[in-house]
Amino acid sequence: MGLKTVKTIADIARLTGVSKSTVSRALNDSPLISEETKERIRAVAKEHNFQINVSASRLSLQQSRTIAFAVHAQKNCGGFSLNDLFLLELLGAISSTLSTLHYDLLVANINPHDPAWPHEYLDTGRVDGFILLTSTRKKFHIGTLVKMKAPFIVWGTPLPNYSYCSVNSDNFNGGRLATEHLLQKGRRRIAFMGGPADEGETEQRYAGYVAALKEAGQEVAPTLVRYGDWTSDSGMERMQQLLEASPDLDAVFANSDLMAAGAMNVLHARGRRVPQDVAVVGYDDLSIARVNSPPLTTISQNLPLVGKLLAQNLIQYVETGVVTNVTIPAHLIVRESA
Amino acid sequence: MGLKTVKTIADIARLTGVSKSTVSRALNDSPLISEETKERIRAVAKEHNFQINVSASRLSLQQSRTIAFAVHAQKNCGGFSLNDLFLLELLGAISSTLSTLHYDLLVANINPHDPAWPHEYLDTGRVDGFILLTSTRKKFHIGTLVKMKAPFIVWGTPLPNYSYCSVNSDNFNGGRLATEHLLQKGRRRIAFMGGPADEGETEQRYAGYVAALKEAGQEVAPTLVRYGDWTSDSGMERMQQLLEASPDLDAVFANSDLMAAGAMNVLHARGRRVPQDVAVVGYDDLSIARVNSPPLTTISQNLPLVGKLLAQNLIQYVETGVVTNVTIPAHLIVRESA
DNA sequence: ATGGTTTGTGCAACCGGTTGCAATCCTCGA
DNA sequence: TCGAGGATTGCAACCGGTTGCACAAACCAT
Repeated sequence: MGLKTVKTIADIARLTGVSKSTVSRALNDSPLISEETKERIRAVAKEHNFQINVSASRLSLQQSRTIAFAVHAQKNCGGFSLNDLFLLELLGAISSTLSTLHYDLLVANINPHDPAWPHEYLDTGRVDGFILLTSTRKKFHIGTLVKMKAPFIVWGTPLPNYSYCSVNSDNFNGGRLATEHLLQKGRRRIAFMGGPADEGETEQRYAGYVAALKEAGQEVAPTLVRYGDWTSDSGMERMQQLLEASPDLDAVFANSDLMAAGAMNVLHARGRRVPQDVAVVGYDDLSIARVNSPPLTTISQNLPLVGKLLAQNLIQYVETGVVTNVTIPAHLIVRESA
Repeated sequence: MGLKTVKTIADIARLTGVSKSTVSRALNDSPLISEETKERIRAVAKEHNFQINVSASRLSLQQSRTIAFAVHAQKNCGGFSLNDLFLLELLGAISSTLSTLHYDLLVANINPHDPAWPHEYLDTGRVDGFILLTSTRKKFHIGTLVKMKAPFIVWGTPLPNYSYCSVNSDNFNGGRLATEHLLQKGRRRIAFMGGPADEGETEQRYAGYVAALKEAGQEVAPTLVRYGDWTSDSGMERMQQLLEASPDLDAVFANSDLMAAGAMNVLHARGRRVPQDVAVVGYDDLSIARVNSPPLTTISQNLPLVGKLLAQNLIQYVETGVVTNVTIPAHLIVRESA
């Protein structure tokens, strides 16, 4: 006990009276080695609680068994991207899935304006692939990654004309579910508070919103539609604009929980009760949704599943080259805000 | 352009007409090499945008230049620890500080009940040290880490009788600032909603609460004190208990923003207005604090600074063995809830 | 001209696993 | 009794940097 003198497979080999190769094979459960020799070697290894040196192993194997989660710092002192909570919840699922698959998770702090960032991770052998959700300059990054044949997977609607792995949620249905729920609650002046207008997610949710309205025989009113950038600040601004443009609105479908929270803040400040006067539906089902006042009705994207798929499918691609594009269902979570 | 054929320092050596050693030294800016040779080698390296193989380098150097951020999955499907948001905000700062120092950040998903987890990261040469904020079984982990002489730093009040690096916030002052603010607002029935009663943070904040009340000539009422576990759920439960025990309370000092959010929820549900009827002060200044309704008055711990110090001081310890214990100031952020 | 420094570079071993190929031992059938 | 073929294991090269030490060239003073 104490300082270990047994550190390498050569030590184990000496103790067991076999060669390095045999130890290496035994620990990797190679069929070449007899069961009884394996047992003996494993026993000695356990006894000295031997841990393999991953640097050496990675060098030999020419792979890192490490995945990078790409994030980019924001202007405001070392923070994360605007996704914040969203990102964290995903990170948890990704992390545990990867560890199940014996991969490590690296947090890669990238500079979104430097197209060469993947080199620093890939060419150095640090990681075997990337997971990204970066909404900032998404197309740009995807383009460069495809060009340099880097293995990666992205959260979000896949871009046309590119082939790469992705995990996407059923945004059209999400938009429809939210809108249908509001209609069913008797709302007739339902505002759409979208994410950035040019992002696929926003477009699809808007399409779902429109479809639900049409089905209910309603018109789409331009004064009830505004686009923001997912943040609570933009939620506040858009809510003010919506109230000015349409003082009679009785519901809001916000494209993110953060925007919904901002919107509710403004509504409270203006003396509108939620949900009595204005019903609010969010999107994402972040952990804060339950904590809002009132608790937020929202569209759940099953983040644990998303994280798991991101990890699994990326690794599948790294190891076999299979490109997957999956779409996961959206669910309505009814709480008190609508 | 395209497939790189220049991958190793041996390739660079060949192209430059020197030996591997010279290339290695040149790229590491060794004083042994003449300035002009360095220039030539660097030029060739840039031209072929050569990237060093970190596995090989780490194997040779016997160090990983990687730090593990220890987190543990929760019962609920792949989630993170209860700190959630808190953790994320810290992570951003840690990540960018580490990358400045040329260290990588690994997310280590640990099993809080397995005392051997550090071996898997340390003895394998995966990482050079750990950062932990784990409140779950903190003493246990710290004990085992100290015992195995693992390099680590922890967020929180250092345990007595152990020597290790830590970054702590001025909880006493935080507790006092919060309480003084409420007193100054004319509140006289101020409840204390603490974290777990046996944690240093909670004790110190409580001491600050008591000190402020004493200075104001007030008594400490046991019916106004309850302890939870930092989560919003516990915030809701404790709030209910407090309202039952002391229906006349006019303020709550919650030890976390999450608890404060839960408390506000209950207050709204019971028809108490915040801040008119009951003022609420939180703790942490998470990004959600601004988004709450009403925006939460809280104690800020300057998380970016905390993250930076955690990273810097751990590396300093790893490289030089210097043990630091720093305390950072607490600030009151006044918003609308109190 | 000669011996002692610097200064700059190369050789080769080493970090700790992995793996193609050769070598050894057994078993079994003819 | 002898060789073919299968089961095990060892040898040695290799992955790609790093570094102690030897060595050669240039510089200096005597």
